[in-house]
Parts: sequence; C-alpha cells; structure tokens
Amino acid sequence: MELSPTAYVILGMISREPRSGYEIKALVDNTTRFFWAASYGQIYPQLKRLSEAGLVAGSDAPRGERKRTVYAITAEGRRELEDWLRQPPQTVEMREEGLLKLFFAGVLPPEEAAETLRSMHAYRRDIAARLRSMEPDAEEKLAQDDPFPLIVLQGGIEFNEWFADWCERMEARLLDPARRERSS
Amino acid sequence: MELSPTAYVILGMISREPRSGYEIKALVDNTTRFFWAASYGQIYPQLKRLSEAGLVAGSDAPRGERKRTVYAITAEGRRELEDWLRQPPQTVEMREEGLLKLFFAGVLPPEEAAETLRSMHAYRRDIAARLRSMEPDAEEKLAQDDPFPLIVLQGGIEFNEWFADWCERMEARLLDPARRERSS
DNA sequence: ACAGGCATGTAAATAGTTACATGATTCG
DNA sequence: CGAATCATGTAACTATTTACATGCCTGT
Repeated sequence: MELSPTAYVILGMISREPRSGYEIKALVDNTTRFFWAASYGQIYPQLKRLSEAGLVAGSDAPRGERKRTVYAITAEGRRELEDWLRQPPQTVEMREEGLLKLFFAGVLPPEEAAETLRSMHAYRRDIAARLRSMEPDAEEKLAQDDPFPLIVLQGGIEFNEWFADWCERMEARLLDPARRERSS
Repeated sequence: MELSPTAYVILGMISREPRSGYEIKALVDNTTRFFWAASYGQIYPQLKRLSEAGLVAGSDAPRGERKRTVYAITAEGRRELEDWLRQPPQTVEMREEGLLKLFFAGVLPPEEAAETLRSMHAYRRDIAARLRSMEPDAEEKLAQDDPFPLIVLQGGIEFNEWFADWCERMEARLLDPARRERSS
C-alpha cells in the first residue's frame, strides 16, 4: 500500500483517540505544522480515501444538533502506521527564503544584507517564544506516557534558538570585517 | 511584478555572470538545494518567461558544435532582484519525515523508536560531512569578494552538526529513562 | 444580534516532480 | 567504443494552497 505522508499524519493523529477532520487540522496546526503541514484540502479527501481503504472507520458523533464525523484507526490502519514508523525516514525538504536571500545578499551593500539577518533573527526568536509557550501542553502529554511530543517540541525550541543565535553572530561578523575568520 | 521564488533563484544565479539553464541547475544542486531546490521542469519554462518579461536576455553561446544558450540578467532584472532582496523573507517551509515519525513514535516500543533517531543522526552526520567537503569551493568565492555563500554553507554545517548531536542526546535520554529531566 | 469558533467539504489554480526524448561531446 | 556529462526541453502526473460555500452553536 502506497500512502502519502499526509495519510500517515492522519493515522498518527487518530492513533490514540478518534477525531474529526476539523480536530485533526487543529492538532496539526498546533503541533506538526512546523515540520509537516496539512490543509483541509488534503485532510478531508484523504479521510475519504483512507476510509475506503479500510484503514480508518468513520462514525457519527454529533455535538448537539451539529453533525460531526469522527474517524478511528482500524487494526489494519495501525499495522500500516507501525510499518511506516519502522522504515527509515526519507523526505527532507526545506524552503527557507531567508537563507536564499542571504545566499545572494552580496548583490546589496552590507548594511542592507544585514537587514535580512535581522528579519530572520526576529522570526526565529518569535517562533522559539511561541513554542516555549506550548511546553506545558506537551508536558501533560508526557504524563499520559507519551514522551515524544515533548521531545520534538523541545527540539524545535532548541533549533529556533540556535538559528536566532546564529543570525546574531553572522550579523556581527558581517558588520565587523575584522571578525571574518571562523570562530570554531 | 509577481515572480515565483524560483524566478529569483535564477536571477540570483546569473547576477554575476551569464549562465545556461543546465549550469543554473548544476549550481542550484551544489548550493541552494538544501534550502531551495529547483528542477529542469521549473528552470527552463521560467527562463522563457523571464526572457519574455525582459528580466533576462538569452544569447547563443555554443561550445564547439553543441548549441547552447546563456542568459544574462538585464538592468530591469537586477532591479527586480534587488527589490526582492530588500523585502523581509516570507516563505519558511519544512518537511522532515524524521521529526514526523518521532512525533508519533510512542506507538512503537522505545527500542524501535530509537531507531528513527539513529537514522536521522546518520543522515545529518553525512550531510554535514558533505557540506564540509564543499567548504574550499566557497572559500574561493569569498576571495572573489562575496562572503555570503561561505556564510550560508557554514550555517548549514553548523545546523546539521547541531541536529546530529541533538539526535544522539535524545537517543540517550530515550534509552535511559532516569535522564528524562531536561538538561538545560 | 453578532462575532467567533465548530464543522465539512469542493473547485480552481499553482507548483513541483518524474520520466522521457533527443542528440552532441569528451574522456578513458 | 561506451559511459558520463553537456544541453534543452516537454508531458503527465501528483501535490498543495487558496478561496469559497454552507450552516450550526456558544458566549457576550
């Protein structure tokens, strides 16, 4: 069975409890978005396909009068998820417009090039702060015996802090040509 | 003028000297690929569009009998490139299947979850080594008075080394539950 | 009454990859 | 001679985003 990575996001998100498409989207936006995003345009059609393939099972779960369908993972779906988790990860893609601009920044005078680094720094600092504010949430998950969301979140914090720090160091190096040699 | 980021990759790559589509692709594969990739299917059609828009100018530059077109940036193209460089970077996308698997790794027993970290570690270590081997090349560029390719490359090395190290630390933490508290 | 969140979906457009086709040249 | 590299391109497919459409429920 060849499933798209987005399909595995869905399977993973319902592996502990059944959820609606809307809830899956909200969860993704609060957790995996930073390294794997998904839109409604992917989630709802995928749920339909996974349901047809027997990897998830939908059931009506209205909230009051508002109708609602939650999807649960099936035994076959769980097998599929576990098989995927056991394969070494393949896809690694990154699109960082900041690094791209920095790469070409020699076209501009140094002061304007440094501005790119300042934007990148501010962005990474903000993301780090936002992730930090999400830590208590993930610590709850740990209490529920799943340490991984917290590990990944702390990795994200550390990464964004490293990146922000790197931007600062490179800005300093850029504005002070004497410091151009490598510090390592 | 609304250009795709790939268009700016092309403009940037020919900002110092004219190049053929083939050469642009090769350059991208050796440099920006790690944070911004481009395929022939994007490059050749883009070159045509940029040429029609007057941002680049193609001219015949055969090598022997083999015909070949190199594209040079025009004054208008350079203006466009510089304007773009002055805007704060927007696009940041990341797809890291490893982090995704790690996020859901609670589904598997710890020893199998650690295997994902080992794969990620090996991958990042190899990338770091490959980038290191590219350093002499970028140091040449610095001699040509453009420090940015080297800065970006060294950032890539540092990032991959940080990531590899993080994977090692998380594997240790995972296999030794006593160490579960945060070290910071 | 209205804003905001809950809830499900689709259509259209854009972006991007992969595979293929073609052919010349260079190096061992 | 054969393999690798230079060189240009397109077609088909897949993925993904964005915008739109619809309507209910809750709190102020």
